[in-house]
Amino acid sequence: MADRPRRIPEATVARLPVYLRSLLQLAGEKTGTISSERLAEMAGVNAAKVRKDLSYLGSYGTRGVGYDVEYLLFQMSRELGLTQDWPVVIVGIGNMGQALANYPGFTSRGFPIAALVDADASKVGHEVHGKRVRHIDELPDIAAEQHIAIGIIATPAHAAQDVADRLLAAGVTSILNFAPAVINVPATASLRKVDLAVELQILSFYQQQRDNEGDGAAAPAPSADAAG
Amino acid sequence: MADRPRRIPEATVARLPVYLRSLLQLAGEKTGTISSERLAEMAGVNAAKVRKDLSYLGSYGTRGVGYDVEYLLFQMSRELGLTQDWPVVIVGIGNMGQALANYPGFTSRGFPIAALVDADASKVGHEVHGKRVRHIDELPDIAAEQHIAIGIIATPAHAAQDVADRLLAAGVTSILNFAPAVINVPATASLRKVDLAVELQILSFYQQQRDNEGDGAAAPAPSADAAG
DNA sequence: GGTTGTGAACAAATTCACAGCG
DNA sequence: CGCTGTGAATTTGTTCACAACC
Repeated sequence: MADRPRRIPEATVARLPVYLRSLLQLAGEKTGTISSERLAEMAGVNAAKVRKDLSYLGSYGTRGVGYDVEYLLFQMSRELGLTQDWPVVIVGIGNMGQALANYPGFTSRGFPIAALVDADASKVGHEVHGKRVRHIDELPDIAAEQHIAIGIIATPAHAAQDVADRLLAAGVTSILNFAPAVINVPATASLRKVDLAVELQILSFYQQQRDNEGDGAAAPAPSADAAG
Repeated sequence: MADRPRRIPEATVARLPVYLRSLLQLAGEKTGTISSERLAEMAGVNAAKVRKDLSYLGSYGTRGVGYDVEYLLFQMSRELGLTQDWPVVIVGIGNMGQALANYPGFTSRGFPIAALVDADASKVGHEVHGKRVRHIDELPDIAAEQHIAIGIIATPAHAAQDVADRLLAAGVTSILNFAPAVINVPATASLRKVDLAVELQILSFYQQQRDNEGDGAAAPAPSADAAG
């Protein structure tokens, strides 16, 4: 009954996964419906934002009642593209790459780790989390065979752009970058970044502000998104 | 010469570390000055944004010339609070916690890993990256002795809020959360989050949009911040 | 009564465009 | 002339507040 051709704002898209996680918690319980107020509390935002965000998906709530958990879960999963699996390749099997490979949350949430690759010949052939590490030159074949849509870059900074270019050339158009480097991708691809040093430095800024309190009014606290 | 009492917008604070990294790359070279245009290219933003952002720090550029790399580097480090070290504690020594403990970028960038703690008695006493894992109950002592200002949460989701509360109680007011859970902190503390599942789901959304092309106009690509 | 859905008001962030100055 | 610094314009995101509806 809702009009389909809505354009969902980027800020809203970034919050949908947080709502989804809240709904999944609820799905186990017997709670059939949930109000925007309660969902807001679980997601750490305010109720008006929840309602506005959800309204971009369609009019899935019932006035005076709330949102049906199961139905909203379904609609949101569909909108996020989570009714299918998205196999990922992890590029760069160092500390971070190995930790990511061992992270159970990927597969269980619909992002199976289809392949691990590295440019270092000494790493190729080793097994990590039951998967054999393959050479990055095999990327085009791997991507095609495994239908990989998402690439995770966990290499040193200096290799990041080259890896991104190789991923794109292999047809991988969604990239999650853990390397502390700026990467350029065409507008036809998506790029998200997770940069630990950047996050710590942001915290450092506000921490310093607080340490220097007493010089006047208090500074506001930061919010998060980054990678969320 | 510049007025001091400026309030730096949150979006700007989040970009300063990226500029800083670009400037550090330059510092090795002989380039004495840099234009907003070139810095913008390195940081992956546009020149107007660079100039606006830098203007919040003060008028450190020279018209017709550009910005002195060393001087800007110094001012930016100072503003970000990077003229001092900020010891961090990592809470939760599972896959992710261990990978973070082994990440060399922390210490080298002024965030020495002062302590590792876990609630699991079987992990306490083990060494990771040359550091002994201690029990989380020791947090108050550890925080005080090591002057810890930043806590990194790398626990399972269900433990995250409790860990955050313990960190705050121990006087740690900056938190970086890797657990896939919403955490509440008072306005007197800072919280940043890094959520892998959220990032992947955002990529999934745009990937699906692209897969469904042909139904009309193309969708815009997402940007990143999340954690950078 | 209770809660959604949404225009309108507001705030934050981005971009434009050009004056100001080296 | 070239590049910064910044008001003004624009766009994006958030919050308010209330009509619409169950």
